[in-house]
Amino acid sequence: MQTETAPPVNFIRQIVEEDLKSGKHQTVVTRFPPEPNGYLHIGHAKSIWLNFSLAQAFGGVCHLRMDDTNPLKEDAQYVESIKRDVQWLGFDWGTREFHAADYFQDFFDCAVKLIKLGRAYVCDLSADEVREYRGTLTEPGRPSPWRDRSVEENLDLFLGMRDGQFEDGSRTLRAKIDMASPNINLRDPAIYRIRKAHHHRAGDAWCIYPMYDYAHCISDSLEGITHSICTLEFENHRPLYDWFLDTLQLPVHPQQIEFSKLKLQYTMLGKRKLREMVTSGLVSGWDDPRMPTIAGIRRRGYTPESIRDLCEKVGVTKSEVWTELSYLAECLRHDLNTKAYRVMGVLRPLKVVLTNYPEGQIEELDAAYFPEDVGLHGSRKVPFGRELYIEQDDFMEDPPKKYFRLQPGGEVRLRRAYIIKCQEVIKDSQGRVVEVRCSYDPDTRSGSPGEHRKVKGTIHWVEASTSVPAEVRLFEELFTLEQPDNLKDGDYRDFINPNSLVVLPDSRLERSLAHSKVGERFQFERQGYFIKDQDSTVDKPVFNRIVPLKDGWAKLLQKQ
RNA sequence: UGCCCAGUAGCCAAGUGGUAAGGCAACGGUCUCUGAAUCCGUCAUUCGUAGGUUCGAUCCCUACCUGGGCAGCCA
Repeated sequence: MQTETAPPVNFIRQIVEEDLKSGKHQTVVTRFPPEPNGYLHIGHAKSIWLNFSLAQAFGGVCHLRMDDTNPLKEDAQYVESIKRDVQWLGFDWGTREFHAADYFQDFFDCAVKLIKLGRAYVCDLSADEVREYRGTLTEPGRPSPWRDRSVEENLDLFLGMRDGQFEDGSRTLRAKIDMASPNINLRDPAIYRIRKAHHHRAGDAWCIYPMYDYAHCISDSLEGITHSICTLEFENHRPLYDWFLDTLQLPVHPQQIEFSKLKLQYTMLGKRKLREMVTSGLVSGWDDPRMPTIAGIRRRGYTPESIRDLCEKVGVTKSEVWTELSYLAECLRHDLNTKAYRVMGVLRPLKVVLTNYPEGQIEELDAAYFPEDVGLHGSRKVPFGRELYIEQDDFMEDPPKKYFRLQPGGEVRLRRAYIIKCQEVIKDSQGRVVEVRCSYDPDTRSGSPGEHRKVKGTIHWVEASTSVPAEVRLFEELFTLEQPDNLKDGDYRDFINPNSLVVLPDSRLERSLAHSKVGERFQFERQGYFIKDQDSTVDKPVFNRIVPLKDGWAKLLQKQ
């Protein structure tokens, strides 16, 4: 059992703590600001977790803000999926749902102020020309020929931009900062562009739209954000963030803090590629259980608790790191161990006939849903009879050393039932084992006085006639590349794991699973954790493997 | 090549001037009617490298190396 421990320290938490202690802030207000232009993935989950749990930890609040300042890329359909995903992760923004689009008038007013201050100007350069004037990483930029227009002219032109007098791309409003700055973000960045486009929220009210750097800091300020947490790639934007707020002299000046995003080995998180994988049919959709999207991992059966646990365990730093998948798997098993009913399911069935068991007889055996150490109770009856299925892997005609499952002449315990002994092996014309004939020892039934007779191995099974035919889907990582996002040259499609999806169409599950519900999670004993998938029908349930159990035998084999 | 950031074990990660927490993985053992879980143990003479400051440096300074970010009218 794990005891509650104090939340781990991290540098952001320390900053917040100090700000509270010093009186800089009385409370904490954070925000999660997704752009509604796609589906959230596990990388976003860390940001969600960080912002919400940080606020929570100090009795503050976290806003959900749609960062929707680009009408060309965003769509209302994503707003709903984002909200659903955040909720699923277990976080609640209450009434604090905001949209940058609702601040368009504020952004505009601030821009006018900037112009009046002489800190912004309308520039007539084309996009290509702006690029030329900007200079390079090593050479300073040159001032735009329009940089020194009068305040009056700028105001007039900017109003003209707003009123739709100019074509898309013909002019921009730019901040007047420093064309020679070694930080390219400060070389008179554009703050407004002309886009005669319909906005999913603001409709056709505007034909000029603000840029991220400009809109984001003002949004934060308007909402009274105390700590504006973002990922590392915005580090070079922080001077700009501060410049806008300082220059505009806004009363609230949040502190931008950057952290490194969550990256998992063998997992692709690039938005463009994820979209490509969906549209090209490489995966079945945004919610394909192999996808790292929140929708995908939800369908895969991952629990929100385990995702939060992972975020907490890997911590918050500025070092760019690739987390091993085993870490995630461990979080999953740790969570599921205390939640999932233990049941029996045979993935790859092999028929077993008990030659000395009465034909037509079915016994109902008691089967607890949890092992003792989990501390949870409840049980069901499992039918036992003359014909059973066991796992193909649990029988070997010519086993290696230390194999203690079923083998010719050998004994094994059927979990929660009897000890059986293999008497005969039946093969087809190709020499494959198709049936095993065994005798059972009637004195050894679990729960009876004879249960204490020991044999080396215990295997799982289902009774043939009452078992439920099912499809089971096994998943592995989608890519064979440890860092698929880092692929420099070459096509990521060349590194698809051929075993990322294995469908087992003829699995057999114990009777009790016939009445399970979509979304219910179970441990199929000795195999792993599974969730009932939405593709299930009345006749044929479909189960997704969430994560396998650790396999000490496989490890042993590897060493040999 | 300019600026910014990071570099503590196989993977994460604390420590930030007084002599290297913790987790994952691995390994050994315990237990077991799940080869799971549990439980117990082992696992950095050393913190990217080289200098310097100091009685003392993972921590401060300098240089270098490695990795990442930045030249959208994307976010």
